[in-house]
Amino acid sequence: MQRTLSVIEYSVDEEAMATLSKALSHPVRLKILKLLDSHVCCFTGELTEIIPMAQSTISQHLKALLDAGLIQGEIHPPKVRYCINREQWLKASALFGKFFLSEKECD
Amino acid sequence: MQRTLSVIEYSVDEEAMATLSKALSHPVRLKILKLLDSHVCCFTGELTEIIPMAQSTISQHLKALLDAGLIQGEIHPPKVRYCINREQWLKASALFGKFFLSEKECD
DNA sequence: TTAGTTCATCGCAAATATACGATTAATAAC
DNA sequence: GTTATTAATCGTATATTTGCGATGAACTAA
Repeated sequence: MQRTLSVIEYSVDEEAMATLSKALSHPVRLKILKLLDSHVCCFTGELTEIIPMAQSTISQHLKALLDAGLIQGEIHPPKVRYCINREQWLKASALFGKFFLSEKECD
Repeated sequence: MQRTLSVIEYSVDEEAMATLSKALSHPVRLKILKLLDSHVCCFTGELTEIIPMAQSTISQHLKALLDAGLIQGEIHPPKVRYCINREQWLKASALFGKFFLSEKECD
């Protein structure tokens, strides 16, 4: 969609946080993350039982979370076990935390 | 796009955080928020000078941030001064903070 | 009233996201 | 080998997002 001639410059943090936010911008992905975080389940099959969506759709959302680095998958054929990627989780937490540290009041 | 017969239930927090995340999912909106937060500028006109995008596009992004409640606008004809909505800012901060509080490790 | 300023909104085009069923790939069990 | 299981990917339809220029609305200044 980029149609401006001058390409807009964003900071590394802006790009990273936008990418993370996009991954977090769908309620089902938040639900999946919470399920993985609370350890209620880890295998894809359990997710498809809990969440009333087509298996392909769940898989697509898992891929989105994978691409954002928020989760990681371990293959235990023929199943795949997904877990929170704790390293990226902490990075994300730090990024959002830093972002919301207010600087001033608006007068 | 909702095509499942059984409508999926989400918690209030999941809905709220997804909405907030969507508002934060574009780098230019993050840049705008940071500018407003750091008080570098507050009037729309200043944003359109700093950010090389069409005025209508900036206005559209401001509306997205308004709709998410993250900013508020004061009319000073013919200008409009935008500020961070501190109340919603704190709520958002708390929501993300809570979300990223890890519960367990994945073994 | 007329012109100027500022910003929102409209209308459109293109890109991206979302959801599904069907298919494919990989592996285990036989 | 064949079959069953699990999950990823493909193809497609629809919805949403993003961007722009043009226009409109609201107000000021002359």
